[in-house]
Amino acid sequence: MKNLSPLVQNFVLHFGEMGSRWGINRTVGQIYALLYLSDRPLNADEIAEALDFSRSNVSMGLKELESWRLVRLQHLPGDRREFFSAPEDVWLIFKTLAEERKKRELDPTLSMLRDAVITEASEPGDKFAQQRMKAMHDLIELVSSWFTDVHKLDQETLVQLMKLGSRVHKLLEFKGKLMIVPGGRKSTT
Amino acid sequence: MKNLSPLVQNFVLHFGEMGSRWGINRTVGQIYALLYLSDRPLNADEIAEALDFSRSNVSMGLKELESWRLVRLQHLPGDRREFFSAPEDVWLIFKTLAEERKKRELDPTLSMLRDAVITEASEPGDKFAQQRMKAMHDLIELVSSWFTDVHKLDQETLVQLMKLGSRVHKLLEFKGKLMIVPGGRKSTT
DNA sequence: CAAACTTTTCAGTAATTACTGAAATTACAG
DNA sequence: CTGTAATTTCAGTAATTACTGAAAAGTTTG
Repeated sequence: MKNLSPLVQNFVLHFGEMGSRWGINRTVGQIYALLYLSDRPLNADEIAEALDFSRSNVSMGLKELESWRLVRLQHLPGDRREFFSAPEDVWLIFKTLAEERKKRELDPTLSMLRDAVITEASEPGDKFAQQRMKAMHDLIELVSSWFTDVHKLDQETLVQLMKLGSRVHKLLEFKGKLMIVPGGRKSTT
Repeated sequence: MKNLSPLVQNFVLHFGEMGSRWGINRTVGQIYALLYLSDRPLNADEIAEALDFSRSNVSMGLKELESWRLVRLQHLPGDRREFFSAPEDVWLIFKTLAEERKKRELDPTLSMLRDAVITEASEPGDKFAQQRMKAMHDLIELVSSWFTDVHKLDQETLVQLMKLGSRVHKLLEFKGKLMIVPGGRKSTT
């Protein structure tokens, strides 16, 4: 790691470790961290130089980050190399990350469970297993569609909701009272 | 894999793949999947037999699952072996998982960022990096405390909130109007 | 407290994943 | 088109992680 201040270096190393804690590997985590802290777009050679990785490793890492939509590719005037940067808006980053994780972790499981649940249980012992899968399916479906839903909210509202925290309970209680009208349950829309 | 119906086998294999997609390894994912679908607690030998793993591998896998608080150890009367089961309540499982991931993924990063931000920037280029870290810190802190907060809500309320989805916006808007009182911003509690 | 049973540890090995350098491909400028 | 600069691919290798069997440690029971 060349020319990186201890502050930056520490952050980069941390993200490397963190990366390998979930699916993504150390290299990719470090590249992202470097881009995130950089005040200007970097090209692949600069990244390879700064982190002391081979050029090809950087290439693969950037491809991975692009597949996560976590880096933006851009061109600088009068330079034919590709420059990369991390979006500045942390909320956008957070949303992208959540979306991608949903796509990779939740969606395939949901689809597998849907299939498993509609299949008629052939063996006698499968009855119980299917009940369990149904329970998991319903939970993931709820969480999943909530994710998609909340994603539509603008940042302002999202922050407001989060700051409200568990006091949202009061609000829901209040809403509950309002909604007790002839005809029972009623949509808020 | 012995004596597993195709239905169960498919689920187990899926969880194995899924497991290796984030930090946890294939073996651990499969053990958990098996326990989740089982209608009775299983001992280590049964798991090793069913999944065709070595006894020691099962032992390590179970330890890992225990560290995630995803399995419960229990003893059956008249049997001195240890039996394991996955909690039945899917909401509890979901909460545990969220909590553990927060502990492993968010908390260490938060603490690193806190330190990095309070450190006086020594090098000139660190000014920008620190701003970025501050932005990330604030976001993670907000999400993190929201997590902790929401965790306190009972399942009923949580489901209600999720079903509300993005319509929570309306509710917050409404609350906003209510709170416009002399003196400005006012707590809901 | 010894024998039988059960679980854990751990060194060695297998399997997987990450990384590199060289070659191939692609993109562009003259 | 041609030559040059830039990027990607990929086979080989390095590094890491997963898994096993054997031995050690821990538990229970008579």
